[in-house]
Amino acid sequence: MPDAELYRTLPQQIAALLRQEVLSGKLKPGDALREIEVSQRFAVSRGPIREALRQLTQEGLLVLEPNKGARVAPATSDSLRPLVAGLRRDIECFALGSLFDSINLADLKAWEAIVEGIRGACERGDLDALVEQDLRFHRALILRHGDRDLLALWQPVVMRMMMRYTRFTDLMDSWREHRRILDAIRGGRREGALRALADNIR
Amino acid sequence: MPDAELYRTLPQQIAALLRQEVLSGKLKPGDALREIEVSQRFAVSRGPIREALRQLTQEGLLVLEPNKGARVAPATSDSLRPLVAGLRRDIECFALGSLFDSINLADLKAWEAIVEGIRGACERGDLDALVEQDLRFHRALILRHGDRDLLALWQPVVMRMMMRYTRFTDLMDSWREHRRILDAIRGGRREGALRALADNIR
DNA sequence: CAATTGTCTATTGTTGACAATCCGCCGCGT
DNA sequence: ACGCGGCGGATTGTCAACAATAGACAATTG
Repeated sequence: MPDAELYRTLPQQIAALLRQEVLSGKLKPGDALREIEVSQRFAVSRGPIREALRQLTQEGLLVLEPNKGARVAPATSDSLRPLVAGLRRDIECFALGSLFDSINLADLKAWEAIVEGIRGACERGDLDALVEQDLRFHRALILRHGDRDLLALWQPVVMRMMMRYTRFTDLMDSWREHRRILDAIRGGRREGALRALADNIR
Repeated sequence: MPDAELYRTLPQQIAALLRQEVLSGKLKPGDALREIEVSQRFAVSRGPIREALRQLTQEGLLVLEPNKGARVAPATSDSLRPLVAGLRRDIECFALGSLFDSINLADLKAWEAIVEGIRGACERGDLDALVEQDLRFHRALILRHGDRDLLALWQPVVMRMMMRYTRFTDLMDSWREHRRILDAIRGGRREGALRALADNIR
């Protein structure tokens, strides 16, 4: 299990599960998440649940109103989307650019596995899995850079894009785009990789 | 008291006080914030404190290690600063650009008051107050835009810049820069205002 | 003597009970 | 019929007790 460090605590594990349900559309914008219900579902008390809900609120997946609880956030408005995409491009290209020269075979192998996962999800037409693998690919990039701050800045931005994952008419396009990024990296073509990455974020 | 909506709950109030202490340097990077100590200081139990500490962690002011508690975060690394400044410029210029045509006299009056506050802080050489007023000015801009997401994206970014507020050799420069922004807005000079705002963020 | 294991203490993590708040609903008066 | 004030259930906010964990330091073993 990779990224294990990110799911050490109970609230983090719960947040991860809920996050997936929001991103997959199992929970729709406006749906209420009542602390007691969620706590019973995961068989823990309300404390860790509150923490998880607040975490997801910071990420932009939920909206929290004092004394009224949490709801799934409405999708980011269309008017903000270009801004958000631009921010994400800036962050990810910065990350890739600054770690490019230190990429090693282990990195390539890990990314290769994820891209294969993306291909599998595309072929099966499994949108949920695709969202998850897509996220994994880009998160791996950010984590590889290693700066705590970079991850923290990236997270709210990318979540706001992932809530509407409806860009592809042909799912396989997603695989092709990531394939192209990885091939450029492997070939040592810095500018090509950055361009492919930027093209993937829109 | 403006922005009252932001300080409705106990954890938010506590977070606001701690935030100021971190930004003012009263709490230095590496300092530990123990839940019991903080809770005794504010005469509440650990629950709200935990929430406040996690909020500030999301903002980037604290670092939280599982089972080890919270510490004041080290300042954002120099290598990230240009990226962070760029992100902040993008967000704030987007906000100003899209609300520019709907600015009214009440807005101008409110900003005028803040800029006067900045001048006062500069003249007194009161760096803490300057940081607070500077933040207020830019937050007012974001809040005026009104989009929940925009505020959430902006917050972690700006906090990471404010932790090192050492750009001015002459404090009065800060006042002059904000004066210039406001004057351009008042004069209806859209491009001038955007340029002045961008120049202020670096 | 070095390495390992055990124990102790400080601190965070979790829980269930209790208090405060919000919101729909009902009865009241007009 | 219509507005309005307050009652009641549902839900979140807060608290204090208890459990789990990490780190330090002493005891034990080879």
